Amino acid sequence: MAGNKGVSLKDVADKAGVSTATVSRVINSKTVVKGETELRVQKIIKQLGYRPNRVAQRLRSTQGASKLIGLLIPDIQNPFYVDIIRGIEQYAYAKNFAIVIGNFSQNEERQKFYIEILKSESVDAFIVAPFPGMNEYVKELVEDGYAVVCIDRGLANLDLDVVKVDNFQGAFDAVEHLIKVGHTRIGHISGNTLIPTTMERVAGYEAALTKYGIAIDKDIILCRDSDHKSGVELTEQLLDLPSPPSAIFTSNNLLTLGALETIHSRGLKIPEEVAIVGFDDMYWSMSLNPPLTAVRQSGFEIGRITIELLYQRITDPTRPKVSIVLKTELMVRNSCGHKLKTAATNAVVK
Amino acid sequence: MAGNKGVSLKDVADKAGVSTATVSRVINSKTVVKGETELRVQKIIKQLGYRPNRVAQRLRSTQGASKLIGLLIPDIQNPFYVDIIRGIEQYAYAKNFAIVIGNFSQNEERQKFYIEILKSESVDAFIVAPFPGMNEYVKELVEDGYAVVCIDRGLANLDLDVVKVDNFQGAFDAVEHLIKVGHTRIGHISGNTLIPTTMERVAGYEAALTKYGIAIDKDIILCRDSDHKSGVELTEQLLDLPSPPSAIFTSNNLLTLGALETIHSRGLKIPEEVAIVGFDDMYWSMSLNPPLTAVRQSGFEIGRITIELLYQRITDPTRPKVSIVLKTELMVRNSCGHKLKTAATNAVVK
DNA sequence: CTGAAAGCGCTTACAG
DNA sequence: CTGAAAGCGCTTACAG
Repeated sequence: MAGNKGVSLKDVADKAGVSTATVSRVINSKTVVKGETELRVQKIIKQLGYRPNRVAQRLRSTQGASKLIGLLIPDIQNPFYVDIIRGIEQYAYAKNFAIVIGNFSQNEERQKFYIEILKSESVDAFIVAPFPGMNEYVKELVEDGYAVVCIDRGLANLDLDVVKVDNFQGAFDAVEHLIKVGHTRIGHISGNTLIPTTMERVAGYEAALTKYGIAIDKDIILCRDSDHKSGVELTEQLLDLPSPPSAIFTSNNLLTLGALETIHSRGLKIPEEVAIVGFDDMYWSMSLNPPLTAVRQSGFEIGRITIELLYQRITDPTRPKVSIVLKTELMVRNSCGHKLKTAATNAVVK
Repeated sequence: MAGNKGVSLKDVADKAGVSTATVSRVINSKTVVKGETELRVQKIIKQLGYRPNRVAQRLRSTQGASKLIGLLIPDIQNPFYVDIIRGIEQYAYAKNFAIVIGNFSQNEERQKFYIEILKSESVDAFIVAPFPGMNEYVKELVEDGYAVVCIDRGLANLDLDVVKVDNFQGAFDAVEHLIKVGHTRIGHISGNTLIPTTMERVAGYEAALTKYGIAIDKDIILCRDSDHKSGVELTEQLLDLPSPPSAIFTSNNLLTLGALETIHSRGLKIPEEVAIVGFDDMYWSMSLNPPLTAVRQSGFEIGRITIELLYQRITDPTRPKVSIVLKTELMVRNSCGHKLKTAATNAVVK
């Protein structure tokens, strides 16, 4: 069982007294090999601890048989993407895919850089949460014959497999909850407005306000980047307003954590002085101060489905593109208050 | 600038009117090429948007020139490891290394599985946070000629490059802080006792107690796994004791988050009813309830140094092995209380 | 300084 | 059902 560095197809072939072609055939079992021969070869493979060299396999077959998937992740510090990675990983290896991750830190240049890197690594599929401006790059990927699945968001004018979440509804639910609990002046902090996810959540936010007859005030809708720093700073802006909101809906977990930091550093009480509900649940949400009410989306499930779609795409490149939209779930905890709970709720409803 | 799938060394050579050997030489610039020729080739490379196929490069040269690093991470859900990955990634690409990550979820079998996978991907270096029982595997890696650097912990009886943190001192500081603030009955929750990191932290904990004349009570030192679930359950055990501790020192961030969950779900006040200090700081620690006092170790810095060591190891395989030990920093926030603050502290000191 | 040629470890038509 | 041979895209002695 020593290191198998050096055990090659040829070693197995020699020892089994067959050609390398035959050994290759029993391994890939696409062609029929005589039972007797197959058993003998299989035995030798075990005995020698032989493992195919995937690099050589990849160099040889450009037919998607290499089973290497490039994964373009916007931000590995975001636990939501970590969940996606975990889901992808788990199901990928079950299908004998290997994964190589490129974490581009929400930087468009770096995303392009990684695409080049991964190409030169001869991946034959890409999983990508595309950034604005990636349209032509992703398009090219598809034209070049790569299997592509988008996660978290698609790309305008491009027909692609995408697996995402119902951002509109998730945002709507969050804001509706805030309203039912008595808030009417609700601020919103979100990410890059060129990312569809951002705009869907903004739309859900606005729809909820509209449904309850609350006017939309653009001054308390602040969009920038989906990171901790923006969460801190945009919350400061919101709270510095002459007429600050009594509640904030944050559009992702990093923004939420940043918002909490600002609120706490100002010594404001949640939810009494300012309420908060965030998109993205975290497994430690209940240990935050206070336990956070949040919109849960399952990254793990997104990962699972992504691999399924990719597998289908590779085996049947003609399958029509699909868009899978998962439901979200509002996890109600204590960061929004409950001023008007049940009965009183009606007072607010128009 | 269309997809360069298909542009090969030979294409460049043909267009430049030279041999592929020459093109290869200007790319790798190990041998001298005539200035004039070099410029012409370089121009064509740009023009064609040529990028070497790393798979072919890797297949060809078994000399560590392939620059692919396998990264074995115990748990990608742990933000500490995410920081390490970020550090590694950032510096690796600067040195033109590519990284492939295997997340083994603290599972020994899966770690072995990934080693095999990564071997068959022809990585020429490994970065590994070894699990107990990995001794012979890692030893084999070194014998097989892979460059290896251990992170977070080394391996008994193996002389390896390792970059870690002063776990003993970090734990000592945390517990000493608890003592100075008035606690004398301090519980400890930690991970797998076969992992050196665990034992170093336990030792630091015990040394602090001993220094202040507090007897060590094995009943309140609970070790299992370094995950959220263990944090929840071991904290329950601790609190169910006839004489529960007034403070808990948790040995890593997942345990801390689990402990907080238990404490909160029982409605206990921190730090009044039970104080807590954790190993591993998180960027949202101040937004926890209450803001968490924690031992900070810089994963990012560990990552940076790891790449540096790996680079040295590859360029000079004979360099003596080193062990880099980084300092930790106690971030004092509000989870330990301040009963006896400054002056009173002396009352406790023996 | 540069080219012809071998070979890294596989897979896959092409014969038989 | 199986083998001989070509070739994936590179790098590197070996000559010149």
